[in-house]
Amino acid sequence: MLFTEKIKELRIQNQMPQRQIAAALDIDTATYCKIEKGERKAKKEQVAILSEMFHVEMTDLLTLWLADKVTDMVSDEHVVASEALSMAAENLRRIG
Amino acid sequence: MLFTEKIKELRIQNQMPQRQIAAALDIDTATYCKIEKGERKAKKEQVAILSEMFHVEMTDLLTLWLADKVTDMVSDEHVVASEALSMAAENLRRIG
DNA sequence: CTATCTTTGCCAAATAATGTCAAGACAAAA
DNA sequence: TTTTGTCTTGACATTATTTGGCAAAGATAG
Repeated sequence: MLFTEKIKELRIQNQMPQRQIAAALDIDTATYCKIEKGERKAKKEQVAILSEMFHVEMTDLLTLWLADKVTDMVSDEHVVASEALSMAAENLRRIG
Repeated sequence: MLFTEKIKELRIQNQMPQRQIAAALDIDTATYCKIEKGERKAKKEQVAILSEMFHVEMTDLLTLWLADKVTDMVSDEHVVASEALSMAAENLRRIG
């Protein structure tokens, strides 16, 4: 599940219009619309606010959010993408 | 092995001063120095030039380069980092 | 049709990335 | 010790990318 799909799902479940979410994030409705469609990336603080609004664990949303960012980054380089991900995981183990 | 380590190793093996590499990349020596120390990220075109200079496969360097970028991105979020990497790998399989 | 919600395109503001310059650190050679 | 060449660092400039607002246009329900 993608971050963008998840926040839309949560918003619908809670029966909230984009306008309400946008207000909480202190941004324009149009901007939030773009976040939900993946045309803009949310900031970390915005993810925090979203997890509060929807009563879900911050780490859950944060994981999806980060995964989306990484996917976006590597999908420009499909040839080496998956190997690079493996290496990055390895790097994490070594460094922290 | 990190990208930064690799290009330094290759440069030393070929007995080239940073000045020579910087000239080929059309940047200041100081900038190349930072790239080698990881304080600046190389652009993709620069990676291409480096692989030519050192006579190594472009994809080899590109993989290291991308892995470094990903590592850098996720290491800010160590709590969710490795799970996000798994998800990103999964996303790649699904999307492409 | 009207009202509300959502989406899109274009431009402005803010932020981050990239590069330069000048000066300093360091080592080897003269 | 002075010189020479290489590498490194920090402050600043430039450029590129990201983020946001505004206005107008779809879409959908009442």
